[in-house]
Amino acid sequence: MIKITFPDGSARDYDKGISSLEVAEQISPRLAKEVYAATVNGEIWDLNRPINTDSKLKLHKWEDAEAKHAFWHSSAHLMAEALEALYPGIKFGIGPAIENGFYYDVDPGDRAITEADLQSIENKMKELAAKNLTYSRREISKKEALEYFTKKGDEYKTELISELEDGTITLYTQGNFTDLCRGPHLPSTEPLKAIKLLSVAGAYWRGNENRKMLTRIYGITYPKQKLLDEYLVFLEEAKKRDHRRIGKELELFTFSPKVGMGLPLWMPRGSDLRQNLITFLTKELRKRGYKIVTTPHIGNVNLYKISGHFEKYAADSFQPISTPQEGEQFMLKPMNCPHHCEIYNATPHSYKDLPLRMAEFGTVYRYEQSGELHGLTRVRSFTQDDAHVFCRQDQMREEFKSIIDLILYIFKILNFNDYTAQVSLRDPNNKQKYIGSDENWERAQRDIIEIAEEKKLKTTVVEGEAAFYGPKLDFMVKDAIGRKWQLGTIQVDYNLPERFDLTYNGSDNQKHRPVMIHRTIFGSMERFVAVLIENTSGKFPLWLAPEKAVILPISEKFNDYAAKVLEILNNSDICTLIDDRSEKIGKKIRDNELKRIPYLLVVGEKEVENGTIAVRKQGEGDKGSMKIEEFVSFINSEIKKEIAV
RNA sequence: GCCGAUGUAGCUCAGUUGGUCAGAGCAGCUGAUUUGUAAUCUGCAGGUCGGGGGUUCGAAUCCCUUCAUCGGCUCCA
Repeated sequence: MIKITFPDGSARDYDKGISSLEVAEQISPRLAKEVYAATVNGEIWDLNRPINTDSKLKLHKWEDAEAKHAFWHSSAHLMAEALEALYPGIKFGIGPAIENGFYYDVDPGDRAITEADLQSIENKMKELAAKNLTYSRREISKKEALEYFTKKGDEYKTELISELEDGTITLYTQGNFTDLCRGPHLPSTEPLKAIKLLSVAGAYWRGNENRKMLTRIYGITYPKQKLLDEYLVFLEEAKKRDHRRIGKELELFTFSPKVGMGLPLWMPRGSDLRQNLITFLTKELRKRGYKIVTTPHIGNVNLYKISGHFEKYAADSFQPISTPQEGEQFMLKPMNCPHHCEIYNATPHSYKDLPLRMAEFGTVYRYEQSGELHGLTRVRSFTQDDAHVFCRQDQMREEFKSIIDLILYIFKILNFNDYTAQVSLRDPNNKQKYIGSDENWERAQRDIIEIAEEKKLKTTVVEGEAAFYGPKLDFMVKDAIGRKWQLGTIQVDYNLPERFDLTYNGSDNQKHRPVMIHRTIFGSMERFVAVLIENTSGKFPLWLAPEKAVILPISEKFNDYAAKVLEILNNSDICTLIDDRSEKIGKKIRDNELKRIPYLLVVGEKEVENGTIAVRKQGEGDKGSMKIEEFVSFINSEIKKEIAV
C-alpha cells in the first residue's frame, strides 16, 4: 500500500501502482472525466502513469494551466499523426502547447501546406480522435532513440536527441505516431472533441534565421464544442478592437504608400488625442521637476559613433545623409539620448544640481524590417516620451523608484491594469553583444532586481533582453489578441556618461561621473495610442476624447440655438461639434454614437424655451436636461475625476 | 529580411469553370422632408478590378514581376 496526500492535507491509502486517473475514479467517476493531468510530488504526470511510492497528488481539471497544457500538447501530437497520414515522409520539428492552443513545426519537403489545407488536416484529426487512441509513454536510451528517428529519417528529431542526456529520453505513442516528448499527455484522444486549426506560418528551425524555415501550423482544441465556439467568438470580438480598424473608422491615423510604409500620418482627431496625452504628461513631468528640451531630428554620424549606436545598428538603419560638404554625414535620429548628453555637457554641473531630469517628446526614425511593421505598434517613425535622468550614484535608486511610481500612476489613470513588469538582463552567454564593464553591468542588474522587489512589483526576469548599453525594467501590455508590447521602460546606463565624458563637480571638488537613467512611460505615442485604442475600443475617456460633445438640433429650426450653445461650450474649452444635417434625430444619434462621441446634446423646442440641453451619454442613453452652464461644470468635474487617482 | 496568404468604388463585400461581370449596401453629392433619443425618401455620381508585363480572339478571373497589406518567424537602440 502507498499513501497519497491531497492538496487539502487529507490522505488515503491505495494499492501500489495505482494511477492518478484511478484515484480520481475512486473519488468520483465524474471527476475522472474532468481531469486531464496530475501533479505528483511537484512533477506533472500523465494520468495513467503508475504511482509507486507515498506521494502528494494534485489532480488538474480544465481550469488549471497544467490541464490545458497536457490537453493541447496531446492535440499537437494528434495533429502530427494526421499530418503524417496525409503527407507521408513529412518531418517534424517541435510541437508544443502554447498559451492558447498549440502548434507544430513541420517540414513537408517540396510540398507546401497552406491555409487551404487546414480543413482536411482538421478532418483527419477528428477522424483519428474518434478512434479513442491511447497515449503511451516509454523510456528509452539515447542510442535507441537516435536509431528510431534516424531510421525514420527525421533529422530534426535526431538533432534534438543528440543534445539530450542519456537516461532522460521518453517517447510517446498514439495510434501510428511516435514522438520524442517529455509529456505529460492525456490518457487517450477521447476528450479531444472540438478541434480548430487556425493558421499556418513560417518559422525558422530553432528560431535561427540562418537555418531552414519550417511550416508552423497553429491550432486549438477544447473538450467541448461550446468552449471552442466561445473562443472563436472572442477572437472575432478582438478583431473588432484592432487599433488599425478603429483608427480607420474613427479617422485617427492613416498610412500612405506614397509617404512610405511604417510612417504614420496622424489625422486631426488622432492628433488631438495624442496632444491631449502630451499636454497631460508634460504637466505631470513639470510637477516632478523635469525640464523639457527640444533637439533636432538628425545628428552628425560622429555623434552615434561615440554613443555606439552606429556600430551596433547603422548597417540596418536608414543610411547616413550626405551633404555638399565632402565627408560630412548625418543620420536620422534613432535615439534622443546622445543629444541629451550634449545638452548636459553644455553647462558645468555641481553635485548640488543633480538629479537633472531632461525630457523630450522626441521623434526618432528606425528602419524596422518590412515584415515587422504593424499598425501603430511597430513603425519607422515614432515619438518617444523620452527622458534622461542624470544623477549621482547615491541618488540612482530613489530616482528609479520614483519613475516606477510615475509609470504606475499614469497606467492607473488610463486603466491599464493588465501589465507585466519584466526585468531585462543581458545574455550571460553572449556578453560581446553589450558595451561596458562587467562590474557596472552586475551592479546595474542587481540594483534593478532589488528595486523591483522593494517596490513589490510582480516581475518576470528575462535574460538577453537588455539594451546594449544597460539592463532595463520594461512594462509590457497586451493588445486585443494577446500580443505583448513594451510600453514604459526604465534603463540604468553607466556607459553613455563614460562615452560622452559627462561629469559633475563633487563636494570634494573633484570630477565625478553621473549615472544616466533612460526612461519612457508611454514608450512611444504611436504604440501607446494603439494599445489605448484596443483597451477602450475607441471609447476614450472624456479627458482624452478628440471631441467631448456633439450638439444635435432636432430640426433646422433650432440651428441658431445650437450655434449659441456651441459657442458657449467651445469658449469654455469644451471641444464640441454640431451636427446640423437635415436628418432625423435618431439618425444623428446613431451616427455620433458610432463615432464614440462621449456626450450628445439634443436641442429642440423645449431646450430653447428653457435655455437647456438634453444630455445623452455615450453607451448609456438619455441623462435628462441641464442648463448649459451646469453642463460646463459637469464636464469639467468629470474630467477632473478621471485624471485624479 | 524569411515563409504563407490577400489586394474589386472612401468603407464592407458580391462577381460560378476566362466570354454584357464591372455590381450591392453604407458613406458622398441632389432634391424632397423639419423631424424628440441608435438608420426618412428620391435621384446622381464613384473603380484602368493595387502597378507593370505576358498567355489568349477575349483577362477582375490564368502566368510572371513589382508594390502594399495580413498571419507568423527573425529583429527591436
